[in-house]
Amino acid sequence: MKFQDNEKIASIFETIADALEFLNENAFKIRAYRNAAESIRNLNESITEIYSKPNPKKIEGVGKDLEQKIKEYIQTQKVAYLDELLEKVPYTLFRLKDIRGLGPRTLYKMFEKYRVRTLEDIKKLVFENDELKDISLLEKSIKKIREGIKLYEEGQSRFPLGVAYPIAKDLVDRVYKIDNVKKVEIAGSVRRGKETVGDLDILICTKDFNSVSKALANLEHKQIIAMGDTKVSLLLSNNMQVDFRLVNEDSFASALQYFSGSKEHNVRLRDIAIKKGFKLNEYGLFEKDKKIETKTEEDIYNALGLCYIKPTLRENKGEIEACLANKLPNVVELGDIKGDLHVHTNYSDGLMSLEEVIQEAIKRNYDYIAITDHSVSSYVANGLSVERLYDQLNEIDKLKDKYKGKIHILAGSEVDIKQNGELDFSDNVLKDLDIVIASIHQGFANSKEINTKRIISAIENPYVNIIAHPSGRLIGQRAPYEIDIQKIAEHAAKHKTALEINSFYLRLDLNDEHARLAKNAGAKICINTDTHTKENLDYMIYGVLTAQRGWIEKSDCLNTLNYSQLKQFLKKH
DNA sequence: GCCGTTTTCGGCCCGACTGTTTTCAGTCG
Repeated sequence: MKFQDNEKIASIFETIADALEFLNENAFKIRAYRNAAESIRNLNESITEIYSKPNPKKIEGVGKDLEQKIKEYIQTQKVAYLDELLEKVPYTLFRLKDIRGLGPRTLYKMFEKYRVRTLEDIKKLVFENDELKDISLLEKSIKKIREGIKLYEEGQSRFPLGVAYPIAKDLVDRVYKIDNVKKVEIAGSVRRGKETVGDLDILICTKDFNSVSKALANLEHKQIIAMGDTKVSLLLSNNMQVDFRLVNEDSFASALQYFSGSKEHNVRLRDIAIKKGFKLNEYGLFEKDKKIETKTEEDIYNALGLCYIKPTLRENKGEIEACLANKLPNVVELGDIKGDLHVHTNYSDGLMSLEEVIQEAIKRNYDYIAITDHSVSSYVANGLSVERLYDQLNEIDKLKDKYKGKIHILAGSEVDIKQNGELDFSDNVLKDLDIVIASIHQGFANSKEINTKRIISAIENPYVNIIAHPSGRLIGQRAPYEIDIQKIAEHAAKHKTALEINSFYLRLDLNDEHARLAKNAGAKICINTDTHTKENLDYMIYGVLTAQRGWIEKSDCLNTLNYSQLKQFLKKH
C-alpha cells in the first residue's frame, strides 16, 4: 500500500539529503535524512494519521528535529529548510549526479566557480578546457568526466535482467578458462534477480591476483575503467560495466555475501554484527581481531543468529524481521514449476508449431503445457476467429492422444478484454476450453477506474482462470496502464482467478512488489513465459526470480500443482 | 541528525580505486 503523503515527505527528506551532499555537510547527518526517508516509505500507515493521534508512535530514524519537519509539512504542505537549501543549490544540478565520474563535490565546485547549472553548461566547461586547476581537475579527471557525459547522453544506465543475465553467465564461463581461477560466481543485483541492473559484479576466487587481473584486462572490452590489486572494472561494448572482484578462498563466502547486496540489507547485517560484538566486511566475520571461519554464506547468517536468507530476498524489506520471527517464506524454485500455461504457436503470432511446442515442453520435463493463442480482436497478433479456434481444438485433441502418458496438453486461449470489459469470445465458446487467460491489449489510455473495472469483470467470468500481464508495462519502453492492483487482487482471490507473473524479461508483470501484495490479498499466482519462440520457454527463470522477490511460495502458485490439482482449480466452482 | 541492555557524548558500515596529492579528497559500490 502506498501513501501519498508518506511518499511526499520521504522525497523531501531525500532531496534535503542530496542538497546537503552538495554542500559537503556531515555525512552522518545526510544519512540520517536518508534513513528517515526510507523508514517513512516503508510505513504501513499514513504518516498524517500517525501524527493526528495524541500520542503518535515512534518512527524509526525520526528524532525530534525531523518530527518537527514532518509536522510542518502536514500543516503547511512545505518544509522551509528545503526551500532554504534550494536557494544555495540549484535544482538542475541534482540530476547531473548520475554522470559517472562526476559527484556532488565536483559539481558544486563547478557551480561555485563557473556557475554551471545544466548539462549544456558542464559540457561547455569540460569540452573547452583541458584542465581546471582552481577546482583540482587536471587532464585525466576532465577526460573521465567527458566520457561520463557521453555515456549519460547515450542513456544506457540500466539493463533489463534478461539482457544482463546471459552476458554475466557467458563471462563466468570465460573467466573459468583463466589459469589459477578456482571459483567464479555472479553477485550483485543480477544474483538478486532485480528486473533491471546497472552493472555486473563477478566474484573470482584465486591465489594469484596478479596473473588473473592481467588476464581479465584481456577479456573483450571497450575501455578499462579501473585496474587494481583486487578489482578490475571493464566497460563492455554495449556500455555495460562489469566489476570483477578478486578474493582468496578464506574470504569467498563473506565477499559473495557482501557483493550480492543489497546495500540496505548489508547495512542491517553489519549492524547486527556490531551489536553482537562482531565486525563483518567483505573479508570475513571477525570477533576482535580473530576471524571466525565461514565457509558458506549460510555460516555467516547463522553466526549472526539468523537463518540463511536467499539473495532474492535481500532488500531490507522485512526479510530480517521475518527471519528472526521464523516466518521467512520458503520461496518457489524453478524446479517447482510443473508446466507453462501461457504459450503461443504459429496459429497466431508464435513461431513454433503446436507439435514443436509440445516437444519442447517434454524436453523441459513439464507435466503439462497450455496452448493459448490470441483471440480474434488481436489483429496484429493474427488472433484466431471462432472457426480457426475450433480447428486448433481439433488438432490439439489428436495431439492429446498422441502424447498421452508423456505430457498433459491443455487447449486454451488468451482472450482480449475489450474496451467495454467484455471478452472477445462468448461464454459459449469459452466453456469448450480447458483454460482461459484474459488480458488487455487495447485501451491502455483509459482511466484507472475503467481499466480496473475491465479486469475485474474478466476475473468474475466463470471461465476465466488467469489474468495475464496485469499492468501491461514494457520495461524501459511502455509505462504500465493504471490499475488498482489491491482491488484486483482481492477480486482475484475471491473468484479463484490467478494473476500472472509474466516471465518475459521486458514484462515481469506482475512485478515483485505487486506479486507480494497479490499474495497478501490471497490471490493465486501463475508464472508463465508467454512464449512466442523456442528461446522464450527458457525465460521462466526470470519469472521465478521475480516471484521470489515477491515472497511467493510454492503453495501460492498455480503451476506448481500437479495435473489433477490443476484441473480442480481450473473448474472454478 | 539519530541513538543508547557498556554511552546523553561520541559514535554512526566499510573499503577500493583514482587522481592529484606526499597524506588526502572524491567517487563508487
